[in-house]
Amino acid sequence: MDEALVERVRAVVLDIPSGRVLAYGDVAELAGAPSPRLVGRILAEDGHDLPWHRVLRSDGSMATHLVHEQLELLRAEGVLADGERIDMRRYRWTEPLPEREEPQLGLWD
DNA sequence: CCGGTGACTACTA
DNA sequence: GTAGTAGCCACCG
Repeated sequence: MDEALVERVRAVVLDIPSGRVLAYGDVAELAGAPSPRLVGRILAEDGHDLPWHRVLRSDGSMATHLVHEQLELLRAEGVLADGERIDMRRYRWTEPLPEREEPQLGLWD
């Protein structure tokens, strides 16, 4: 594996704030990975000490062998699931957002 | 070299 | 909404 890439992916995942999530494709883009599949592979091998649960599929679903644990970890951060799916429009972390604040959190349920 | 297999996605129907 | 398909990339047999 490309160790430099592994470190970039790990850095991106570490940057995801608690209570927000990213898709594998997002992480791939931010870390310069050639394919989202690589991100999944990297997390499987070197993601044990990362907040890996904040990374999921672009449609808000997740890998079958992880779904239960992942949902529980996310729930502990306030990321609530609709069944076994996360509402990506609501929880997806799009950018560092240095200035812009989230406009009134609870207004649109 | 080839085909199968994943912690994946985007497009089409 | 769901299902099928093609593209994706590293690994393994």
